[in-house]
Amino acid sequence: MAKDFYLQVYEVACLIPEGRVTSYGAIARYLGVAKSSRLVGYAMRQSHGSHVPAHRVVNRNGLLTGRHHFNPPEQMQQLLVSERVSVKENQIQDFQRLFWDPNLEL
DNA sequence: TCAATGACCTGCC
DNA sequence: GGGCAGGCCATTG
Repeated sequence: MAKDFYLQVYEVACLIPEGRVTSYGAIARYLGVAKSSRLVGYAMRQSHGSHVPAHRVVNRNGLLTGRHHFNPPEQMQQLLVSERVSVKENQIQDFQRLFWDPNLEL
């Protein structure tokens, strides 16, 4: 069981500052499994049940690919907007500026 | 136990 | 510079 992996993902996701976003690849790289970026997304799906700010985690293009997994799907965008994060068409504006790299900040 | 899937990323054409 | 295909690892059926 790689539950530790999930916990690590939750930990990093929980460390994401408000008004900031990151990508699956960044988290995966921080955990040392850059090739398993998909697993991060997979873990995020499970993190839905926990109090993890999954809405701050998006793909490398700054696109809210997993918004459909929220309930309702608009919740993700709403949450980001509530944190002063500009979101247009499921796409984060100034993603590069709001990008939060755990390898860089931590 | 084996096989298929998945909120992705990197590399090559 | 843009588009396509492959790969990686854990979870679920």
